[in-house]
Amino acid sequence: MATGRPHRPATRGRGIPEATVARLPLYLRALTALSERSVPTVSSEELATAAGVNSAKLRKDFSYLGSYGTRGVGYDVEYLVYQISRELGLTQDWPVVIVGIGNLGAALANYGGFASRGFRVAALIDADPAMAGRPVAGIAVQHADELEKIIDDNGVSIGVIATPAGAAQQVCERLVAAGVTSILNFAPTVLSVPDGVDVRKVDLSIELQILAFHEQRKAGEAAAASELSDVAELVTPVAPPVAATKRRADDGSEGPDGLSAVMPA
Amino acid sequence: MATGRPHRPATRGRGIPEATVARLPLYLRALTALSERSVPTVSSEELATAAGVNSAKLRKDFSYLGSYGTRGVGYDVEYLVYQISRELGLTQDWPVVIVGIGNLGAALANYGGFASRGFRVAALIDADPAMAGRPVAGIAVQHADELEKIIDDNGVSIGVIATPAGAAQQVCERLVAAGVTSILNFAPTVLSVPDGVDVRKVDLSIELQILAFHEQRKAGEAAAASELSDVAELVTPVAPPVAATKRRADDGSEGPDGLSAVMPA
DNA sequence: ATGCCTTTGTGAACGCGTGCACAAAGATGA
DNA sequence: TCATCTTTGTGCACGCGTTCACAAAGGCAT
Repeated sequence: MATGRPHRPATRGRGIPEATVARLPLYLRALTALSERSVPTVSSEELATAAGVNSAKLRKDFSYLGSYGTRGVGYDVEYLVYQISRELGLTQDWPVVIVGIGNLGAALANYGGFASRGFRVAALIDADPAMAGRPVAGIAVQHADELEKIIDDNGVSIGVIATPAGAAQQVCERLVAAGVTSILNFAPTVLSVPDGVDVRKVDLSIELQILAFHEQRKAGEAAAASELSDVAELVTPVAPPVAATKRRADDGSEGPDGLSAVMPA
Repeated sequence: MATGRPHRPATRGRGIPEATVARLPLYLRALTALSERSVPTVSSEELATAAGVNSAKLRKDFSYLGSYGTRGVGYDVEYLVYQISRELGLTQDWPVVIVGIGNLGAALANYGGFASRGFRVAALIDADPAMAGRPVAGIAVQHADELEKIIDDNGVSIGVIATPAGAAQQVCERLVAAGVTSILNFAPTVLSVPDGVDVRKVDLSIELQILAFHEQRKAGEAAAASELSDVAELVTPVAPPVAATKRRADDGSEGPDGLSAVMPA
């Protein structure tokens, strides 16, 4: 989700809904696996199972791309792989720069999934002069001073930010000023960018916190159910499980106004 | 988004919508920053800006938690930090195991964001015997044989999968069998889990592909606009930019049925 | 050629999420 | 104490996304 844009309708350009676009890579991956096993055709039901979605949703998604199926038979795997690839823009080469070659940046540089679908790591950039020249994943790290030149020389339009949070906004601005119009942000910060620039963020901490919420809820529900022996509670939980919110683990880390338990990130 | 569940209504438990839960960590981060600067109160407008969301949305989100604001003044920062922390379950300790200590797993182990909000890395687990005993981020890697024992001993309910795609489902099943009920999956695979287990996935490749789609669209629109000199096209794009879909880069890699351009991952 | 059977493609309904706009609430100063 | 001003909390409407259910379409066997 891009930040700092005044909210355009989700379905833009032709008319492919954003939610559908987000699922196309999923279908593509499943189709690629089928293609490797030389499976010629696949039904919406089979493919949907492989991709982990509803078959009706899959068919509707594909209907936005056009009518690529054959009724009574299914979809031609190879043809669909090509159509989705083309729709996603994967039939062309996308040079990408990774900024911030710490643990995460190095992991990203080594990640095979980058190179496999038209994405090419054009450069690794770090602000630490000691990193300059050091090879990571077979590519020599370049100093941040070179950022603008690298982007210009390679025609880079996609940048990956893997710096500490404090440096992210500044790096972002330099990337944008140099011509980058899509940013994948791993730093735990809200980036503000001008209109026309897309930002997607990957935030490990947020994902964990969402899991913790559900985990707490599950623990609370289970405790409430076992304590009250009220089975109906499980089906339609009405009252909040007050006394059961802090079950599990030993806890004890929650003060009266409990602020000590929360540490600034 | 969990996979393999028959789709429960998005707002569960008490009544906090899933979309709101996903934003709470964002608010919490912004509030923590304010707290460090000793800011006593904050208005919905200010906080919304800091978190990168609409102020009305923020107020509605908070209204699900209760009425924690003061009209005419705003929200008490410290109090709100505590309330959100409690709601997310961050006032308790969450032991976490990371399975698969490759580049990514090591990066996650070193990531400060894990430890900072009640998440404690209880163990690092890898299937490679050569890794066993090696310290990563100050913690000795343990062999996968110990997985069940580790989870049981530490009361782990959250697992992070950072293995190659091929091993992910098997690891997932062992985690679930051992008692893990929340999984953060970094492997590019669809995990199937029994009901009651939450799965969230982080997929670098998918994020990049979504960016590529928008990037291609932008390039196509820009090319169409400059070719046709039709400015209105930019404001409300009506007709698909047919001749401009494959602009940018040199292309030429697209055959008649263009299958060669797509490489299996 | 014809009827059957499978699977696609989509119209329609429903529910969630978002944003507007305003009334209620409380602080603050005279 | 009372008026004013700021900011919250929310009713309402709208649009996107999901799902159901079915008609249209095409292969295949007889």
